[in-house]
Amino acid sequence: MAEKPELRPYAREIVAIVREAVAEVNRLPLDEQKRLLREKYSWILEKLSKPKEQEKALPPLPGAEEGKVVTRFAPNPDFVIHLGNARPAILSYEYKVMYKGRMILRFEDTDPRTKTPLPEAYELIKEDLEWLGVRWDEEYIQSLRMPIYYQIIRELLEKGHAYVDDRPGEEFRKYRNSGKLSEYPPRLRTPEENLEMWDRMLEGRFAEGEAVVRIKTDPNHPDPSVRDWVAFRIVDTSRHPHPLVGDRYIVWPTYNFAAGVDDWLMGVTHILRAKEHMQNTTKQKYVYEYMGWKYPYVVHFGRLKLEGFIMSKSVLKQLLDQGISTGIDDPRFATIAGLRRRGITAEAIRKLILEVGTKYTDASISYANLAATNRVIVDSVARRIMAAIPPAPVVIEELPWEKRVFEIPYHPSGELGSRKITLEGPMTVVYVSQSDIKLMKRSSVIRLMEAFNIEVVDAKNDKIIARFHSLGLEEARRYRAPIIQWVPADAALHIELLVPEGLDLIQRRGVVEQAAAELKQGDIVQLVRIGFVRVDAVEIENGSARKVVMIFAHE
RNA sequence: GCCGCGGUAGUAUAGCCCGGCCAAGUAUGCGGGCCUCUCGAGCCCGUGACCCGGGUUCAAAUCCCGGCCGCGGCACCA
Repeated sequence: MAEKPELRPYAREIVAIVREAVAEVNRLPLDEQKRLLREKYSWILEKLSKPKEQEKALPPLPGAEEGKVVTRFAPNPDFVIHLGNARPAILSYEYKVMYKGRMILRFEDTDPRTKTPLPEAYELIKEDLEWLGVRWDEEYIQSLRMPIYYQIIRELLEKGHAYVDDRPGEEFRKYRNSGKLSEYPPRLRTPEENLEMWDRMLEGRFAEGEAVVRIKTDPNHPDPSVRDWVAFRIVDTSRHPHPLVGDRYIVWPTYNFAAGVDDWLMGVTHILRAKEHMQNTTKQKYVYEYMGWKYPYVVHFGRLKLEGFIMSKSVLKQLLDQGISTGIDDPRFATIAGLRRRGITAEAIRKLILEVGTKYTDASISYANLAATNRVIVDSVARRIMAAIPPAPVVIEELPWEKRVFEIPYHPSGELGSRKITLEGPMTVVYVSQSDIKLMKRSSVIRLMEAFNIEVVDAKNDKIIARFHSLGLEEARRYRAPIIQWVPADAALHIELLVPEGLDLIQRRGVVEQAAAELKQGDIVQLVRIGFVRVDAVEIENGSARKVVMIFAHE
């Protein structure tokens, strides 16, 4: 009916007919229905059976034209970026690619006092972005653009759209909240007076807190915070030096001013940002109006929360300062560096961000969800390695060989090569997981994965005694033998597995097969029957590996 | 409190603008089966949602009103 509006007047009659038809069809037996469908309307079946897979695509950007889209990611370099920041970063990048446009990276470091930039954060953020696969075309740092902001505000002061306010904040608020803002004395100053005061601000005649520059807005705007908002304030940089420009400037633009001005000057067409910036759009639009600029399209989205993780920068900093964490890349953190360190891939993060998209409501993702996405990516490329954590020795007797070499593939697909494990006879010792001991007590026959079957002889004491049973997998199946991973005792490496759990970092010790010595930091492997882990460090002693430190990612 | 914005399965998301192809799709989770020398992966089957109440309409997840719940903002932070 959407397609044939001319039928609408007959809707009532048609509905009656349709009801009757449906009832009639429903009275037929299911088989009869199917038969009729096949005979007369096979095209419907075809349509139904067609697989409808479609790559999850981002919704189109309003007003976007190919080749003309400019997005930006504008982090504050007071800390590294976390999963929440990855959202605007990745979306800005994806849209830039989608529309073959440009992306700008802009460091917003205009508050040396309360959000003092971290000197190393500029580089660390770029490294994180690069790791995420985000590529930008231009790069700016706001603290290096101060003359530009000064120039624009001068113009606004000249035109009477801004004024210097040298009164205490309480007094301003008194006027603002009583609906008398239009009578606020500083607001009534002439442009000449304002320019003179502005120069005095620049000269350092006002101390911190003694003067600000306000943008004139609707003095009775329903949102009080919008009314004559602050564009510049004074920061005593002799006490709070800026890591990049030291004490060169004492008059600093606020976020709303600097970001608003830059978006225009840099040609940004589309701003993708979280909803806490909603009111900022309203504020910034005044500057745009006064300057005759066109405000970019804005897409606001909700917060992205990773359940069980701390996303707040200030809390993360606190944990860092208290020495509770191991660094900015602590695997318990949802910082990009932290997620990377515990074995989450950039591809998984990207997929997650695209899945969440640009929806306005908050999204709360569980780690299980992120892990599931990661698992699929990592599964086909992660080597399988055996470890016993914590280890329990098993003595195996009656081995029918003096020496036997087992070649074990690194991946069930056989595509990741293999390693060799040598076992001597007639007696040897292997480590198995302590948790598998109870398995051995229950089942008489056990298969050592990819090797041979053993039969438990004595399991009364801590030390399990077993003997060779058979070689083939078929026998193992016949005896319904559990298949477990194992590590030869004479070629075992120490392993320390760090398992992040909430705010705890649980340390588990065990042994891992010799093959782990060849791993490099950053490798993601699967410890068989334990889960996917990332190699954090391979500790070398006298030229050979002694211990491997791994961080648990997920099952 | 005041401004603004939202509510689709356990979670996330599609559909909402432009009412009917929606007895609501997809992913993940969960349950079951197959396969596999891992408790992983893969394949198959199943499970499960339109916040509530009114209204408009032949027809409402979609439009309107009210309620409830949630979120954001209310800085000389970004």
